[in-house]
Amino acid sequence: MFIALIGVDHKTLEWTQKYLQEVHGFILLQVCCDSQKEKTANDTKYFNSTATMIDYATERWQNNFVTPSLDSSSSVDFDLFLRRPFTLLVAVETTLANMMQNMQSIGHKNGHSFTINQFADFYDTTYKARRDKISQAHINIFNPYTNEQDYISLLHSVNLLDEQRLRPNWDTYFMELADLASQRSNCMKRRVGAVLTQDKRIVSTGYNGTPKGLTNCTQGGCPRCNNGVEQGFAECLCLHAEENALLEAGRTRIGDSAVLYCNTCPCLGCAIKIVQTGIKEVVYNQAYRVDDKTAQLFENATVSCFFTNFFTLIFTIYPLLTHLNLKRPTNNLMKQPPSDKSTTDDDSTQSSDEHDNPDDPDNKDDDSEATLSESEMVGEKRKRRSGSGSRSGSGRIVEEGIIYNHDIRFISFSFNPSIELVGAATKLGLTVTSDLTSSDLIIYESCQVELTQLSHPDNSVCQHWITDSAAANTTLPICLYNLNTSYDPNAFEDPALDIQPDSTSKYACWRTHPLVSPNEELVDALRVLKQDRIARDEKWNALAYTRALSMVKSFPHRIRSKDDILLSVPASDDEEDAASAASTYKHPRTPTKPVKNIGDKKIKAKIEEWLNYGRVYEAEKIRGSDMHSIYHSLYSIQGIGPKKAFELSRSGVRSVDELVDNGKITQDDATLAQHLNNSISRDEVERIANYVMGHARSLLAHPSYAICGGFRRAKPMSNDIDIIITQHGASVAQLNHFLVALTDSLQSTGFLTKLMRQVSLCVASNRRKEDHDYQSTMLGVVESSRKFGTSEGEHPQYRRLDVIVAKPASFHLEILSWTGSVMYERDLRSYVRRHKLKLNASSVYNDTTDEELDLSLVRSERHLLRVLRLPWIAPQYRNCD
DNA sequence: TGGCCTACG
DNA sequence: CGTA
DNA sequence: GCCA
Repeated sequence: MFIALIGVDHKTLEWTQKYLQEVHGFILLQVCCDSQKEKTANDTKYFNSTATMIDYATERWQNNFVTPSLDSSSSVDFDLFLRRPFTLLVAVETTLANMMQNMQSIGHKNGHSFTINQFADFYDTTYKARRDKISQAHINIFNPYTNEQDYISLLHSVNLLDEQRLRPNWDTYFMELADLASQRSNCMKRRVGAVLTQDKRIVSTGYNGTPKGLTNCTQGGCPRCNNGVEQGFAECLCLHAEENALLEAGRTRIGDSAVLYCNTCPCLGCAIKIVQTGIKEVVYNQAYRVDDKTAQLFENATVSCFFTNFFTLIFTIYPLLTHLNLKRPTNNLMKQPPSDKSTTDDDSTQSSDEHDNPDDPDNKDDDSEATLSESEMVGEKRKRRSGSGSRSGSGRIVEEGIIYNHDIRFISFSFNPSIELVGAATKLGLTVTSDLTSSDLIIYESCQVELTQLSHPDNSVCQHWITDSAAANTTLPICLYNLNTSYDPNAFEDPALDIQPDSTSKYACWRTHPLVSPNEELVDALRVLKQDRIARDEKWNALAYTRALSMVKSFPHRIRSKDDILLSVPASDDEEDAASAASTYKHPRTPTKPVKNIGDKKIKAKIEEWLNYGRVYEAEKIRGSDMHSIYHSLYSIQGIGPKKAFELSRSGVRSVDELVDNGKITQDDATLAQHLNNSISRDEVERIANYVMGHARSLLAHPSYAICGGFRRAKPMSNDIDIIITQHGASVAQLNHFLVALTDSLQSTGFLTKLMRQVSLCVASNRRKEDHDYQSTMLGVVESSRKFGTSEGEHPQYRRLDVIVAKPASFHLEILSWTGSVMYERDLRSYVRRHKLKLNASSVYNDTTDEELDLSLVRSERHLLRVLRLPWIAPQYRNCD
């Protein structure tokens, strides 16, 4: 792949280029004259002209290259670049404010500053020069952030290495042809196109309009369409695109595996004809009013019907959903006037309590008296109760129950953020409101959206609902918030009250760990060493590497010298400060505390080696060894852990196939392992979860749920689907019954194909004899198919599905536990243990008395962490492993 | 020199 | 010991 | 392997 970057903002360009080089190993190619070459001495290749650069990359097309030099190329060279089949043109942009600031900072270095007018001139000229090129970009990335880490996470989720962009798959190919056909439409109402295929060959195409020989609809040929009113369907003279494609093909040319591609969902009339002509599959990419009826008809007639436009729609709708500097509507909505004195009194005690953040966690190491006593918990509880329903300060509009009774949906977007929200929302027929209780969609500044389903008629929860509503022009109330990230609308607590993360803590649960570290290669090397230690059965050695790895991962900047990592960065809450540290940390800084979990001997030496030579010799050696790769392929099989994988690979087993041949495992096991190794797109995770919740809703009145695991940590691809379900007010017996029924229901449709574990809700507790632990998990394998958006093609894919049914009081704790990552969870428990509490996925105990703490008044994960005196780290910053 | 997360099957 |  |  050969990526060319174009854009005006040098910082965004630089971050993108660095990301490709450092995270994905792209080689930098540049065009420049000889005099400029000296300045860098790394792997960069220089060329005298764009043409020679393109030739160079063409000869080495299997490698990955990136160049920022294309926006100064001639149009001939530019076209040459685009003509190659392995090239991708990526345009990156940022906000005007960012751009100005970045220019100012350069200006300052050179001793002059810009006026607004000078900036405008600069922008106009540079943008004008690039405009034509930008318009041809395959991907436009908009960077709203001032912070490199956030931008890198965004880049990561765009998945620039996706081969699909270089060469469309069949669906995309035919769909684009259908779109092209729609351009020939002559109907006043809507441009629709269709392509009929058989065995990947086009049989016919069609677009909508009046029949041959009649005046075109666009010339007034159809009175109904020209009337402007959505009525008189029966008087319409226009043929639909689908009809035209069918008529053009004729009954005899339609085989028994024909696929019809339509750029709009077929209407009921067309659907009838589609069924009658024997078409087996319909693929469409724009929702239409009659989707439900059409879907029903197709289902009855066993015609498969797929909606493919998920990502495109999200990409178009996304700009209006995110990242505005909108203030949280505290003033008019959240802050109700104190209605009575008791409320005010309560608030004052409350806030003084909650402002009381704990000391630096490391200082507490010396202070064994510091515990989270149960009396504190009870105190918390009492206050909540006394202030019930009308606390002021923060979060009183959304009290327990209002949203809790409905489906909670967590969607993490990290795509192109917005330029203008309100205007675009209006264009799509969406209403922007500040009334939470009447809204269906809550938008957070940090690119996260939640559907609360307060008024959606069929009570289904999925992103398609937003997009379909937009396409059907129905009104969709939106509520805007400026919170940081949260999955839970209940969590409208004041972020200012949160305990702040501390990047110097030895506990992973106190630090932030982005999806992709600026030091990803070092992290990877440490991962290899960790895996090697596990394989060698050196458990504690492996743990040390895991800890060191997460420490490096939480390090906010690119490590360039040993001073960077061996002297910790002074903790700073100030974003600006943290960002500017990136440029200043080269200079000697005041030594603060040494970085934890990186000892004086071994791991420090590895890191220094990496700094000096750009690699860790031992890691390279392990990576290159046969044992290593064989071990990994064996390890990937269910039931084969580190021990067995090590033993087998040592006893001379070379591959998984060999195990099958020896009869040690069945072919089915091997296939399953292969399937489970494939990662799952966010789209598919959501569709599967939505399907499961469809079943859940037929068994429970108002289930609440959250998708956790890697998905919640904003990973672009997941390994499995983790769904936590509860129902407000449900008894343990009801929930127990529910899980059994849900399992049956999923099995009866053939979706759930294998059950690996089902735990009853009432497990005899080993801590208290006569009472029970309340938790229930169903671990299984489901068969995902194209309708769920599998990316592996036509064949069904097995996916791991974990359904966890939580008792309402443990809901947030279960979510916290099932979100991970492993290191985060480990240190979470480690930390509370040191404070005389014991924590598992469903409950918190007093470690000495074994008494369970009552969490029934905990309103959110955020709240829970505050109760535990821990900082709330946004899920996308919990990627510690 | 002892501890390193916790639970289930 | 394997898995979440 | 690292920490207390």
